[in-house]
Amino acid sequence: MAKAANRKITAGKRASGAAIPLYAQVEEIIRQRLIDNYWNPGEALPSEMQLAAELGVSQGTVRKALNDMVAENLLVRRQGRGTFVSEHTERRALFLFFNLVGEDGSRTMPVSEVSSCAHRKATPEECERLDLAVGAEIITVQRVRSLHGEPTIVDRVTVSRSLFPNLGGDVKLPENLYRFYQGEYGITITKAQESVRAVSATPEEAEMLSLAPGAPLLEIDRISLSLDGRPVEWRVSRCNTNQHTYVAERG
Amino acid sequence: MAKAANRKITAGKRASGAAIPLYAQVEEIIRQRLIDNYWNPGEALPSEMQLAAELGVSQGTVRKALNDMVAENLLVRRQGRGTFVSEHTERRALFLFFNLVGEDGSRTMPVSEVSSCAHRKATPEECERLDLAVGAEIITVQRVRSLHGEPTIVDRVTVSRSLFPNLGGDVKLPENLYRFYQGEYGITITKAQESVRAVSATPEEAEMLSLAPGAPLLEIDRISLSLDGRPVEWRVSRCNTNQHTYVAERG
DNA sequence: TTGTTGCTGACTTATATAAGACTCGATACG
DNA sequence: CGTATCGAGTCTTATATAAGTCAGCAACAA
Repeated sequence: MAKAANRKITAGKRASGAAIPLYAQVEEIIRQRLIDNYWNPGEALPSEMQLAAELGVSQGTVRKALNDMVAENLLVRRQGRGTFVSEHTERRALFLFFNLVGEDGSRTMPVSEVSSCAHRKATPEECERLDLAVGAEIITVQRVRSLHGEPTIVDRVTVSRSLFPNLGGDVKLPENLYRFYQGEYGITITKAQESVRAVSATPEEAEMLSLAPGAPLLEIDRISLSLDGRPVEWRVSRCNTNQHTYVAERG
Repeated sequence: MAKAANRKITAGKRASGAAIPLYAQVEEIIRQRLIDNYWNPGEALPSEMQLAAELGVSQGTVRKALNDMVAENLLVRRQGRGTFVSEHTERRALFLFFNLVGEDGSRTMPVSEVSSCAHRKATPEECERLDLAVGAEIITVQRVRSLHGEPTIVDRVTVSRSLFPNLGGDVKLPENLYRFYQGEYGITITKAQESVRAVSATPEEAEMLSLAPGAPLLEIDRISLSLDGRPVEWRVSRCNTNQHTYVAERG
């Protein structure tokens, strides 16, 4: 049987001017399946050989596609066991998305206390940041997060109500929201864009964080993107950086 | 002639417990050549075929090694022309190592004015941060950097005098220090670790930046690492983030 | 418990084709 | 004669396939 007959991918090989490499098409198919939760987080994908047979390409091409996605933290390979869908473990969340570390570089999971949780119509700014239609309903959660028992961060989390129905309603919010999003709503956060500034604490913030009014705070403005690249969460954190620093790697 | 006879790499194949993949060894050899400035920045490496022949491995193995190093921004590939040693261009410096952007996300090269330049013995902290022997000589440069004509950043750059002899002596310091290091001293900065805090402006800083004393500033503490992973430059920048923000990508 | 067996990914080599970039000579045109 | 343009040839990297060996892991059998 001819290979092309099995092929799900309309490569047109290299002859035509298609110019989209096979491995990129394979990557796109797998990415779409991840978005559709075709496999569950933590579940093993079919073996490279099986995927290659199904898609009508060679095992080496599948390997390249999978490697690229492993580099993007979408998949995890375990020799002898298989290739798995990435999970938002505590550890992963801590290293990828929580960037306040102690002076010595140590990382601690914060302890949060929700101070308010409301749903209302989105403001124009919220619509713009979260790419929502005007008048869309949103949910905002405000928290105070403590590190080593010290209130250190004041948090405001904003999400679309249509994407996260009932969020904050009956269920208690866990510490790791991203894992919650993945487990409860099938929405996987893969990337975030952060924008950081130095600001002065408002009197309310100063009180919540036991600081003098006007004390310098680090403001982290974060838009979190889901697997398909859409903005899903807007989070503004204001942090006391006397005992902790925000870290970033460059290059 | 047997392949193994030509081989510069003592793989021991996979039979023994060596467990170091061939491509990793190739990578290490090329990395060492980069450190030794075996090739000049901007110069083309030998073709994959030539490298493969020289090292006694297949072209595919060389390709994997080179791809990995391209992913690390050490090399640049140009189809039809060759693989090149990365250069610290303005553009690259701006995107990789300068992270203050305007509210609209635009990036501008700052204009710097050196306010002081001195050499003296390193303090214990400087020794620790730059991994120097006690009593080593260092050079510090202080600058005020302006964006769009507004003084925005107060900078303190510290480097070892033994690595950068005569720096700041007769030659005028250019805007892009990293390119200068690469061009004049053969030292290539590839990575940086940044640690960010919110602080209050000192009276001197406030005056230099035309701010009220005690105004919140963003402090960026950066250790820059060279190709071989050694800390080479310590830079502390204090920034007015009223018109600009510090950006970071996560995930 | 221990050893075997069979699955998986990890690594290496080989081969082939496509496409970008450059050289250089033939050719056409003023 | 001088010049511009086209195209073949030959470098390069980019993509794709195939075949094989090795190593980690788990389940099963002895």
